[in-house]
Amino acid sequence: MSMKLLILGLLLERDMHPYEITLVMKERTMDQFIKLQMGSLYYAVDKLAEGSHIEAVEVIRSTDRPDKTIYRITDKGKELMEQLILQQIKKSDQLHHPLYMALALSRYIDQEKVERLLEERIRETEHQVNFAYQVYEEHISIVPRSALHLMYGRYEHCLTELKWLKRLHEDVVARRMSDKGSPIIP
Amino acid sequence: MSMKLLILGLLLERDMHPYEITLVMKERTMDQFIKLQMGSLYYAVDKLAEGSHIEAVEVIRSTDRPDKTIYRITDKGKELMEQLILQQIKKSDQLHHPLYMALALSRYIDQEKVERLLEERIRETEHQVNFAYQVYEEHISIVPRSALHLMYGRYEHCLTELKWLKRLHEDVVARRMSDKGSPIIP
DNA sequence: GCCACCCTATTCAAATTTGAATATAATAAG
DNA sequence: CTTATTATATTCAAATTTGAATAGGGTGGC
Repeated sequence: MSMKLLILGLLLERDMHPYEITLVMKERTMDQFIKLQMGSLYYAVDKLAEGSHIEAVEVIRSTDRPDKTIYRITDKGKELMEQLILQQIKKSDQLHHPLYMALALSRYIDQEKVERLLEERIRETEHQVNFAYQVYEEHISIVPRSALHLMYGRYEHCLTELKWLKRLHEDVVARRMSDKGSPIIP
Repeated sequence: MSMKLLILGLLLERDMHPYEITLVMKERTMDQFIKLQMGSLYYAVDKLAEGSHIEAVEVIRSTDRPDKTIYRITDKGKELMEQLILQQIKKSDQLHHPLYMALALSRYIDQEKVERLLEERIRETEHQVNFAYQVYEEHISIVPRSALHLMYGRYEHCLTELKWLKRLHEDVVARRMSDKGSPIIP
């Protein structure tokens, strides 16, 4: 659903062909907020076209490349966009963090391995925190606040995650994951 | 994948039938960390059984109810579990927050509506923060630290989300979402 | 005493996502 | 000059998720 929303949002600015959408997404670091899978993108575009929420404006043919089909958002599409936005805000979809599950069970397996991987994750997350902050800073005077909130929010979420990972790592190193009784000290 | 991991983890403790797994999940508030969809659960159980990662121990037949098939984890299943845990820790899967997308586009639609919905979300998130903290506190002396980290982590993530939502709400109320140039003050 | 709703337990079709395959051009590196 | 990588553009089968259907039993309220 959020792929559809994204497509509608970008077509609002100007007409584009699917591949162009991916370029704009990367340019704006939107691929951090939504998983960019080409398959899903083309699928979503087809579905939107089927429902007349977008329509083909032009097909650029070329002998050596696949044809480019340029799409435009319709009025029906604009309505759908409003619906989707409101729907997404409404459903208080828990953050289903895939790591949570793995970590809960990690005490059953080789702690050395868990330790190494966690260290890797911590390093990666540190990079993400820095990158997210940089992206935020660079965009302060460029994008509207709505977009800026995403960037700052992403930074904060990453930071929260980093702190969490570090606490986990400490306990794995101390071989304490199976202990009971003591509270977490942040 | 995390559904498979969950099933293997619970079967490690004792043999169970699929429906029983859902009960244990709810009991332990695991349904907060992973989306509990009956369809996916039964699908994952079937796949695990196909790959001999789990096996049926017993089928309890009954005239008035569907049969219950009780499963047990195999040695192959234990190996898979280790693999899955390590794999999940490894892939630094960005948190793809569905709200991010919606919020980025919300400035195009009726701000009154966005305001109301955000207020609802804030209320809900406040409840979640409280609930998460309560769950954490109640489990301090009951569960191993690995599980406790999840609970405390969940609390912190919810709190981060709450602060973010409140800042968004402020800006929506002030009709500032389309403004540019000023930094986010946390 | 009956109506509405929740619990037990599973299945299924339809929607969606994943991951890889396809083909060619341009650019860079050695 | 040749080879490797990156960019252009889309498609597809297979895996997975979703959301609803099924179906009988128990329970609490009016």
